[in-house]
Amino acid sequence: MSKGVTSQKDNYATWYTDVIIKSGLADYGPVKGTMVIRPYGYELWENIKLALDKMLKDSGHVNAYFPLFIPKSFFASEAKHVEGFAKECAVVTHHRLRTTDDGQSVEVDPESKLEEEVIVRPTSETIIWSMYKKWIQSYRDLPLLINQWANVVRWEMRTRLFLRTTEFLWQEGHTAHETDEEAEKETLKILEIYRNLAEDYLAMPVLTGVKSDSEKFAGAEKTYSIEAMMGDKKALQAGTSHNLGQNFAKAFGVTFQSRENKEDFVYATSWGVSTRLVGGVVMVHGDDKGLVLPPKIAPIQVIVIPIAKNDEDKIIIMNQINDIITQCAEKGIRIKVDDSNNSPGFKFNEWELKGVPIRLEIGLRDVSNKEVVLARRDIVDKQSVKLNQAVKTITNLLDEIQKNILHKAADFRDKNTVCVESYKEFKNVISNNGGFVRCGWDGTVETEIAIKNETKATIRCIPFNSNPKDLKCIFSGEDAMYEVIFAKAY
RNA sequence: CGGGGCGUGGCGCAGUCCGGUAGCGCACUUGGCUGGGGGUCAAGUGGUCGCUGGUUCAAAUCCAGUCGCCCCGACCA
Repeated sequence: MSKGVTSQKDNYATWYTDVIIKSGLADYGPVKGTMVIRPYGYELWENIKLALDKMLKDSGHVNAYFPLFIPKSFFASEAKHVEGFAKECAVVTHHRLRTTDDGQSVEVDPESKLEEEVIVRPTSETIIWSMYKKWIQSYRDLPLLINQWANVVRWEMRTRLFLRTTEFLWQEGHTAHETDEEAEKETLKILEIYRNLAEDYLAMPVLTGVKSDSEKFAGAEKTYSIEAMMGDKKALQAGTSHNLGQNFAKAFGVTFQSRENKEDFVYATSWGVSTRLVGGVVMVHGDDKGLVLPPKIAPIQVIVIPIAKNDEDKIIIMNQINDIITQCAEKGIRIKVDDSNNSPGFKFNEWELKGVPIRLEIGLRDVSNKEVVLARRDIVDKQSVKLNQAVKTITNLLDEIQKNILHKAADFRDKNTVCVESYKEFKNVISNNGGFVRCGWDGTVETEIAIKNETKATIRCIPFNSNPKDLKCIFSGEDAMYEVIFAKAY
């Protein structure tokens, strides 16, 4: 266990916070619920962002930026959508401060009260659709495929680093289409991109499926999500893709002239993933030593630790290793030397805490053997390799680690996913082992709520590969309408 | 908003019950010896004890108020 990090077994929530703070991913901001994403955490986010941005652009989407502030009046436009966010909106009411009479502090200048209050976006559907109304007239203007990288604010009661902060970073895509089919296709295409991002880059296996009505996005016809299992067996909704139907078009009066020369409301989608993904990476792969970062997104993939008794040794060692560092850098491997004055043992622990996939140790012993030592973070393993094999081995190892942690996470999830046939069994699994429970559901909200109230478990999704045939509802005993995944969730 | 905990050098804490010189560990600075799993010795730097008011000769400590944070719940990505 790493010094100062609570073990997962003792308290998972505290472990999570400890790891994030001590590894330097993030820190608490001065305003309750806010978070400073520190350089190490931000680079991790940037790497995720870079991968996703490319996939979105490759599939025909373009980036744009819409304002942070939304007129309050926009929120009256779409009742259902507003209902979902009204309780957690930050509202700007004034635009000026003044010095207090005693000259000691500042206060809001009542003279500066705004005519119309302004909402800090909790999501951008309303402002984007107000603009789409201006931009869309004909089917020739469609599809409109815009993505935005932005910050949003949701004034949550309880927050947790990365998983739920008052302000967070995300991307939100907002698309407009001619037909329902096209919108549905887009919604699913994005879900598939999210699945790729999670599995291929974050090494985070996910279930894909559709949300139950009560869990779907405010104002959506259908919400699809990717759901991952964390190290404590709870579920994390890691990304959502919504088919909004014509709801927003109707709310904002966005019509277009169709190919048949008829006026119709456009069909919409919206979708997003956020810095929450970073929290997911921490919880899916992390252990008591700290982070375990997937090589593809790790800010540092190889950390070099020279073990030298004095400055002369250090020079000899660096001469030996410089070539490898250059070759790695040329191949795009993110490699860094820790030549600080800390002891080797300290560095080992430090970089394990930070989750660097490969550690390269080199001392005089290795220099004379023309070797380096490679240690991997995902398993306990150290090997000596010849200098001329080092770059190749590192390349292979990075690949292997990426695969291994994905498999490990998938195994863990599968081991903790069970099918149950009685409610007694259901409750037993949820309260004792935890994890995902696969079972029949009669499709009623009443059942969903009753189960949630009694067990805290919610329907994570109706998986694409599910089949309700011959299943009974776990709660009511009626014929099942869906086969679903239940779990306690973040 | 309910329950719990906590505010004392950068971080973690002791001291508060029973008022009397503000302390410990880590970190930090300088130098020496070290270096293959969180090294070591020496010398240093750093604090209006969350804030406001009260009691007192005297308040980190007692009293009243207030602000803030963390954890657990309800709500949520």
